[in-house]
Amino acid sequence: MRLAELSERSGVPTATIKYYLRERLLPPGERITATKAEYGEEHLRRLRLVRSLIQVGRMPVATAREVLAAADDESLGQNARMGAAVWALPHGPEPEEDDPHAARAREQVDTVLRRMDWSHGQELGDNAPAYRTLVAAIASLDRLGYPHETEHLLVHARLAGELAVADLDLVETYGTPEQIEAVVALTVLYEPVLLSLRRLAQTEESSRRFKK
Amino acid sequence: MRLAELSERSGVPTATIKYYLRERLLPPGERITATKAEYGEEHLRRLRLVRSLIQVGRMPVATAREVLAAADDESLGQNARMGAAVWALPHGPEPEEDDPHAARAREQVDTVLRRMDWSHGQELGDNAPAYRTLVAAIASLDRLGYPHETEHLLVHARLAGELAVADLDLVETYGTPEQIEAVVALTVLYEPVLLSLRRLAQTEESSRRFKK
DNA sequence: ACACTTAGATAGTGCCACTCTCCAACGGAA
DNA sequence: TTCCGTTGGAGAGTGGCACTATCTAAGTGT
Repeated sequence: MRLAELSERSGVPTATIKYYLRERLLPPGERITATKAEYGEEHLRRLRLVRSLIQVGRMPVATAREVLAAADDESLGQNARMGAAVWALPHGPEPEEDDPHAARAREQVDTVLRRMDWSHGQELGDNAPAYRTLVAAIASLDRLGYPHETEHLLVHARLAGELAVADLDLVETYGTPEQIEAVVALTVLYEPVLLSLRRLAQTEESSRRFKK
Repeated sequence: MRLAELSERSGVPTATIKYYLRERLLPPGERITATKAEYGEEHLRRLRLVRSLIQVGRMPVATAREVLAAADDESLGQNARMGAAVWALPHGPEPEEDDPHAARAREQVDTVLRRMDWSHGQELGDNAPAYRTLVAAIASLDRLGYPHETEHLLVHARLAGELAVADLDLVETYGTPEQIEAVVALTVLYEPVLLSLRRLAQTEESSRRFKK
């Protein structure tokens, strides 16, 4: 299939596809002649994934490139690829150094990881992007004066753990070659799902408590 | 306190505070003379909230203005204000009309809402931003060919419900005047917390399943 | 008296995700 | 063969957004 058809089947403008090719979010098509290139079904798949990551997952283009590069890196094993891909996923602002709020937050996060027995997070320590983002977010709550007892965080952590189990169960239904892509897609695309459900649930719960 | 002190105590550059004032994210200070304005503790509070919403919650400035305007609107009751504020919260892309994937997603979401007995979401129907974002995200998963059984969605919905209960419990520990602001702050700032915990949990679970 | 600050308005900056324009190279129709 | 529309590729341009720098008139401290 040629660029025009790829565009039509995906709904992405040709100019944008060219941009993604230039940014190496898509592998180049097979060059037939100087002015003709052939794209396959896997290009269409990849293009749809890219679009989803960027538009639904609100991921920056540069980040999507890194994530996909990690997922594609054939020099790495299955696990290393997954880890690298999730590691490259977009994350929030970094916690500030020498900030008492950040210090308190860090302590609290460490307590939660210990209580949850998430040794992996402990080992990786404050290098993991998710850990740093978590600390920054909690530091921010602390700065605003909102309490966030460790107990309350543990509720969230426990629920996050259940989510992870459900997600990994789903991933395991795929064959190994697609698992890496599936982890990336499901991790990112279930984020808006989860957040939307939470907002709907909050609206529901709130109207139950206050309206009636 | 003057603008310079507000800047120093919050860590936000004066130029940026001026920008927020212009954009009506902060109420103007009390004008003393033509070149002097006095800001109070509540300006500092509000400024910190604005910064958190924008930087930690990644909320666009225009959206933050709408959310805060709704939370401040004294012509509305407690509940209407909360609803309006949450309604204005940033949301993802809209589902496309006349798209079979979106249609399937819509059906599935309705089933979930019915099974969860979330009548409120049912009544509001497809007008609620969270509902529309949810449909768009699931449509996207469908387009990519990832299965998302209603059962799997229900797992997420149930967990979202538990989260909402925990969150509202926390909100109720505040006095009514601060509750609206608390709902906004906690809804938005717990999103990165939840997503970070989920990623950490996934890493943990994944290393448990695959590494060992 | 006069250098220094301040509040406020206006214009400019940098980044990012596209999008437009151009060009040389085909490729089917006359 | 000659024409003319189409294609892939590359570089420059666009629009939106969140600031940020400059400027001006009006105080303030010594």
